[in-house]
Amino acid sequence: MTDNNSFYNDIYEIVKQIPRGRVLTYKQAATLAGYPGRARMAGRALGLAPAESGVPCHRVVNSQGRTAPLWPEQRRLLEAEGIVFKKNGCVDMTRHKWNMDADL
DNA sequence: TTTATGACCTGAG
DNA sequence: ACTCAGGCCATAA
Repeated sequence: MTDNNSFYNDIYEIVKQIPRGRVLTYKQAATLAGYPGRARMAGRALGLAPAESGVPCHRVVNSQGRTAPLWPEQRRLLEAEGIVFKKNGCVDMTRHKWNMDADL
């Protein structure tokens, strides 16, 4: 048993700490978890993350603020959380992008 | 080992 | 806005 599970564990911990009405990018999540450059793995980890884990994976989007192309339900979940979508279908990152230090 | 794929990122056309 | 190409890392065949 190796420690590669720590990666998923850390990603989940970071995402779980995202306040309601806030979003984070895959790259940021991976970086904050301590694994810069693993944005792709962050997406895989969240994709495999079951709802029972208490991980609000829907609060994680790509750099463009765009929702997952293979996960149309994410947009509905974000709207339910109070997230505002721009007219082009992207999340307003300048308004919802989460800052750990600011912790608004 | 090499290829192919992916809830990614960035840049160019 | 859209598509394509190159880069990045992990997993599956």
